[in-house]
Amino acid sequence: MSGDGRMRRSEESRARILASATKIFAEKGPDGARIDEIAEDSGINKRMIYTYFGSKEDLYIEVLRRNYENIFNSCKKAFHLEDDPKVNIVRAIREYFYFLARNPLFVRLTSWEALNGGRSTGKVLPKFLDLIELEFDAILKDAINQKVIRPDVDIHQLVLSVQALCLTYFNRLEIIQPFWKKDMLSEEMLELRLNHILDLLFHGIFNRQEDEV
Amino acid sequence: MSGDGRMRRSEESRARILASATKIFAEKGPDGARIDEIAEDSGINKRMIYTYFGSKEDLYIEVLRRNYENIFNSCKKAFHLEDDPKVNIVRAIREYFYFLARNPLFVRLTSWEALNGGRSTGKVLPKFLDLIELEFDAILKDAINQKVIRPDVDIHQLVLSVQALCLTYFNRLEIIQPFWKKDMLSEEMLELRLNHILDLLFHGIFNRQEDEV
Amino acid sequence: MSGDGRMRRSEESRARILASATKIFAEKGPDGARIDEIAEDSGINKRMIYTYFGSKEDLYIEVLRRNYENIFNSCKKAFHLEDDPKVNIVRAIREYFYFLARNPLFVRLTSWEALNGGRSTGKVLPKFLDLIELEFDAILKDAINQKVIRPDVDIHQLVLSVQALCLTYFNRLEIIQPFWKKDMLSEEMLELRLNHILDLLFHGIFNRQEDEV
Amino acid sequence: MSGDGRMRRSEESRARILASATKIFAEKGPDGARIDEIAEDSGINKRMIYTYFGSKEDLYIEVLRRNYENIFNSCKKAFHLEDDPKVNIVRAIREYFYFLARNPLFVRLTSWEALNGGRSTGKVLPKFLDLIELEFDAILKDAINQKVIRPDVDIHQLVLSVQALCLTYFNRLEIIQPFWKKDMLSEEMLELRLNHILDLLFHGIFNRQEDEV
DNA sequence: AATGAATGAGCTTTCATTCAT
DNA sequence: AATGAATGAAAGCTCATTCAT
Repeated sequence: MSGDGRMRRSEESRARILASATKIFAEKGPDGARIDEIAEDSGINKRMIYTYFGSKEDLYIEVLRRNYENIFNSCKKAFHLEDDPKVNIVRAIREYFYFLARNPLFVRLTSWEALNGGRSTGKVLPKFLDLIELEFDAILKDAINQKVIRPDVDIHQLVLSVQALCLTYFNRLEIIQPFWKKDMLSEEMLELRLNHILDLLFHGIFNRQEDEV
Repeated sequence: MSGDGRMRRSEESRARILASATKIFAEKGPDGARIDEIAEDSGINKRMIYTYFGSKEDLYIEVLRRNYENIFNSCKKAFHLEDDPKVNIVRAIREYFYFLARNPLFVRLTSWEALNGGRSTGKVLPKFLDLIELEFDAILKDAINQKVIRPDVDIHQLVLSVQALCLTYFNRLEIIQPFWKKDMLSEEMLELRLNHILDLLFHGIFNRQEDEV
Repeated sequence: MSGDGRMRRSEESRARILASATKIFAEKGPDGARIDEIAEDSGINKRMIYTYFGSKEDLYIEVLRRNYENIFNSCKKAFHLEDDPKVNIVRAIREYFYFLARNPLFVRLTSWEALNGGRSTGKVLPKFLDLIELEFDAILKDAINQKVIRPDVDIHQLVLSVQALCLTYFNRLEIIQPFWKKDMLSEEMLELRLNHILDLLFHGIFNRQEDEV
Repeated sequence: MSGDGRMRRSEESRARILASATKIFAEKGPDGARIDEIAEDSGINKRMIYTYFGSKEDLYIEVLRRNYENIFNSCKKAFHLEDDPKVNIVRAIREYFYFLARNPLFVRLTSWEALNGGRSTGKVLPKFLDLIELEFDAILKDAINQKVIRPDVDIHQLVLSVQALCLTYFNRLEIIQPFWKKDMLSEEMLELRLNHILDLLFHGIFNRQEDEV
């Protein structure tokens, strides 16, 4: 037990650096972030960042890796096929939507990456990239096979649409919030958005009558 | 006419700077962009950028302003109410979608802004901000009034959803493209995406039978 | 003429930087030299060093290149074959010896390079490297052909020996000086050393009698 | 005997550090050498270097001291006056030449010192500095007294010349080697160089006939 | 005696900005 | 109006050195 003292401390330092780095990279992006700020925020000497992670770029990549791993682990538990495709879809989307709600840093990190053309993401984590997409894929395919979803729906497009409907809510949040009355992250509003998404997805917006004409 | 020579030349320089700045700010973002690169790309002396625009920040804001103005002018012509709300909606979305397709730089600029919390956008252009939202608003409200759209649909959410379904296609393009087979910007694929969006929006994804159960 | 003002100033800055860099690199070596010191010594902003020369390494290489060029130009004039090989040899060695005496910075630069295995020299100037050696080569070969020098003398070895006898005097100067009584760089002492070298080279140290036994 | 365990281990650590330090200081010079590299190379914790040697500078000085001591001990055995001054000189030079051949690290260390103006050498080891010079001195003086060497030869110059002829071969080795055909450190080539030196030293390069004219 | 973790000073390099012509 | 030269502040990164166990 005694020998662990140092190692645990080292691990703690790494963790503190990563936590601060995640926060600041998410906030300012890979270019806007400053190593000095990460050092100060984590309370750990700047030099150690280089000892542990090599360079700013490498630190950024490690931050990305960890975050993707987190989703991966979260999703593994969440997505599993059951009998009823409808239930599956609802649960998967709910899971995804609330994961984003709980992980705003992750949302921002992927957005910076999207703007940088997946520059860093691509380097280390091509496998994770479409993880969620793949899960959705499976679930939706199952739904089509069981004829719950119309067969003429393109799955690729649909997965992208689900992502869009969920992600954009959090992406544009800072911009839209001033124009909306209520706190967009409140339990009530989140549930409202999720229901809107599910409703739109399942039934569309047309009036049945109109639709039937 | 001779006096205009200078002015015209000066105007041309401003225009060249703005063109390069738009390109590079869109590409690298406000932090990643370098004044030197803009100067070199525009072929105009770095010093003139400061003469004309004052500072990097101010140049960036001017770039944003011009771009929003462009949309504004584009949209003024495009969005107009007609008798049939359905036709209205389809045309508005099509207009919006293809505007994004034609203006990838604008798409990226707004994305950087979104990540920066609209910090620069907000300063100078609060009026433009929700222009499109307002137009959609009007069109959709009209559709609700004419009972084409179900009355229980929340308009705010719906406008956001339409934006999401259109924007995300272009936002994630660089990341998704490698996984899709065809060129996502080809006429064919664009039309496919647009149809998917309209289909999803109007009818949802459920099978009618299933739906009716 | 008016347009030259700026260029001339720029050229002057480059020259001032190079002069300081030569001095400081010669003094401290490529590792010990500090860019700050070069900037301060030349009175030119540190930033300009990077504008003009790119990096510390590149500046160092440029310093080497210029110095080799200088010898090259000096030597072109000095070394030329005449009828009498003996006169040729004496003049060439005298020229070389006094060139070293006049260019202590060059002597040091080549010494740093020797210790670094010709690291930087090799990169850019393989052609200059053996310039002097080649000149000596020609002169000595001529002397052998004309039977002034014993035919069993190895030219490669001989050239190296001439270099050694001249160079070492300046290389070890700082170390030996305290132990010698007179200023080793005085005209008198230089001439003494040169005569010793020539004497040694031509006649060796043995007494004739002894030699003849 | 048990108490020695620690001390012996401690001595071994010191020795390992010194060995690595000698190697790396010789290779990179006092400025280029890195404490981290010495620690890694010796396999001993960086902290111990400070415990044992105080500072980088002090370690460097200690490295120098040990190396000079080594020569001192080597030379004590090698240089001893015999009856025949000629034999003495040849043996002394041979001894010195092969000592340099066997101790390339020492050659380099003294070269760094030469370039640094003997700054560290001078501090701690003024006594050793001219050890070899003194030995040569004695031997050569003896030769002059016994009229083996011409009386007009300046001993100081001569000692320097012997050093020059031997040292430069090893100093310039890395630079010249590419231009020579054979391995300059092979037994054959070493012997060739040594013979050249002795031959030059004793007889000079002139043809006897020519010489006598 | 030995070691992993930590640090502050200082180095090379970059950037937005201004000067002088 | 236009431009090459110059600059100070700050960024990323490295090094010799010390702390704490």
